[in-house]
Amino acid sequence: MVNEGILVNQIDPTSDRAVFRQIADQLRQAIEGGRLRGGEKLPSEAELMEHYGVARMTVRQAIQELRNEGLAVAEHGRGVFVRRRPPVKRLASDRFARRHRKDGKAAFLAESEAVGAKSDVDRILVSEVVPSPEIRERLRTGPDEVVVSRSRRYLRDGHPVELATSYIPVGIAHGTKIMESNTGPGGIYARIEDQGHTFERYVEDVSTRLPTREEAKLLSLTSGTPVFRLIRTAYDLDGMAVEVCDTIMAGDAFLLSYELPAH
Amino acid sequence: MVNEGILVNQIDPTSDRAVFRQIADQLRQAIEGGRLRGGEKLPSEAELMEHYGVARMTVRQAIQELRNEGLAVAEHGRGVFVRRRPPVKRLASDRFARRHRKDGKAAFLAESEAVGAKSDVDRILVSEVVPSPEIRERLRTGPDEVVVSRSRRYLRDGHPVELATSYIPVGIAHGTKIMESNTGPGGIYARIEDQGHTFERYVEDVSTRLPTREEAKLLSLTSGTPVFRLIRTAYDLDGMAVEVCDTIMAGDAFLLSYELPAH
DNA sequence: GAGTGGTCTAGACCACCAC
DNA sequence: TGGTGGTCTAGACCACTCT
Repeated sequence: MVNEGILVNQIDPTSDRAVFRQIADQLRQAIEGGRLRGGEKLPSEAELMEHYGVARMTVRQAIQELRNEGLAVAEHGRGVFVRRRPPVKRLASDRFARRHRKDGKAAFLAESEAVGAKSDVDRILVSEVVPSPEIRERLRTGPDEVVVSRSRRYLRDGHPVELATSYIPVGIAHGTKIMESNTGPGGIYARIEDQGHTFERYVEDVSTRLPTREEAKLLSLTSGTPVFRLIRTAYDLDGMAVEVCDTIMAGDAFLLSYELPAH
Repeated sequence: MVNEGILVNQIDPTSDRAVFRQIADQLRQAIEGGRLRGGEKLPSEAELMEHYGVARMTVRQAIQELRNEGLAVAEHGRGVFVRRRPPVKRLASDRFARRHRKDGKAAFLAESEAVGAKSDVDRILVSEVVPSPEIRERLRTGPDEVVVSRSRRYLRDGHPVELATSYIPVGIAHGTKIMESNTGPGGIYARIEDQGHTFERYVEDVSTRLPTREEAKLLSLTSGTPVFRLIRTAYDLDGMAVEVCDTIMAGDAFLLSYELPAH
């Protein structure tokens, strides 16, 4: 037997509001009011049918609504639970500052360690591709020009949180460790600087959307978690775009922080 | 009769993949492959039942999946349509630069005009409140300290795209037009500068999530559209936080662009 | 009025989980 | 083994849109 005390009211069948929405409303109030906390189990479908005197499909619609809103997560054979909010990680706008490369760490690893999280990289894939128009316009490459593509997945404490693909002109990447899985101390940014390109500025374009099915799978996202798409373009002192990085980040795992001068 | 030619394959009932997912897969492929374009009508439920030989609830589940993914939008009595992607607006990181205030325009209005969109503000509400901890830690106010709150909704070409609430210490706002609906030329930022506070820098904290029901309603968001939450803190030359602005932006209507020096 | 999606019922069988 | 959610059927009545 479970906590049905959270359901105080009955349904008003004469209301304009659909029965399944009224049930969803009550459950939502229980969650938002703190009577049901993250990780706690909602009443089972059978209990809700009994309590409200409705058919199973009706209570399932109510639960589906909460799942769509990202408030609840179903686990087959166990029950439906109030979603836990994972701790978000704050990414400061100086995360690519050169000093963070001094001790030989790539940006993601350095940031993660700063907050005491263990980080890993997997699914590293290096190839040569003709990039999409979105990337091409930023790299300023020709319509059929091939560039080096490095994709990888980042994990924090064992959980995947970010997919990233870097695009680097072949003239910079060829003959360097950028073409290898292990790029050496400081990551690809250090290798680009080795080639005589000093970074001057970065431009980050941030958008948000729901993940594709593939992204959801690779990031283990539960339904209702949006992603950030962040496209970063790195420019050197000559104003040349030396790298474009296309990133998909789990929306519930990051907070992006930017500092802007008022000039 | 409608375009059923998009549905080439039949269902494999022996597959591990649920029938409704297989139907969703085919519709999704038609959309992503461009055979069904934005605004076009999907086959009706009756047609899908007939075509696949399944019950109505099964085709409804398939359509529900596409709606959850944000690919399709249902219109009662008309049909289900491939979602149109609204044009996104790029917000440059210099959007609060002082020169944009010189001609008397507030930031949002100036940006919108730059891309030829007509903009409006409504639902302006000025009050005094004790802010939430999130706001308080940024404004550095005491636990019971009251601040001035200004909330409003921004519209672009008649469509709501952004909800914003500014919090300003009473010492700055009292006795100024910040307390009135119409804050005068240049908006509240110009009024804060009138009070002798020169802006030095801003910090923007960006997160993403699905909207609450209230936000979805005020922004006319269809299911499957996430929002940006952007909390901007404005600091003056003395390092004092003079305003915190808590913003909810329709995720399909904005692209945030930030420029970071490599220092 | 014909066609559309929205809501709801009352069943069925299955797969997964914990005990 | 019993309880859970996942899938599916075959109906019903309703509200909305278009003509």
